[in-house]
Amino acid sequence: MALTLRAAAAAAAGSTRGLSRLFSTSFIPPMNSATPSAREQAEPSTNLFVSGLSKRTTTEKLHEAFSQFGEVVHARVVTDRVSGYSKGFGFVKYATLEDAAKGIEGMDGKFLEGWVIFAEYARPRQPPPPPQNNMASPYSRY
DNA sequence: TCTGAGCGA
Repeated sequence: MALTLRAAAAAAAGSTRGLSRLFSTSFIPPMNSATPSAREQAEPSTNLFVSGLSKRTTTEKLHEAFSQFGEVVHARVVTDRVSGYSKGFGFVKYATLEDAAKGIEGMDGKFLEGWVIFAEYARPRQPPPPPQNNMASPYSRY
């Protein structure tokens, strides 16, 4: 099965959670319960970050796949603005937190368009940039 | 048209 091999490769490359178990032989990290600045999973929200998508997976396909587990309010595959091609990840917004949880349970690690995808809570988006508009031009006042 | 481990116009 070529599909299985590719899936295993994708899973090995992508699942940091699973690999950490393999590497922890007898070594106990200093931070046992609290990881201050580590990349931990974002807190539950209705918004999901979906990665591992096929480059050919479209927004509607993403919407369709995640709709099986709850009411999808919004879905988007992130594409490059200049080329228009998928960046291989996207976002799915559910109506409720429960649906979002079910969506993760139902789709994380599953196949979509031949690729193993990963679904997790999306981080809150990047804070809006400060306005910084120059209302004072050299000629504005005199 | 393509990229691959990534958080969006």
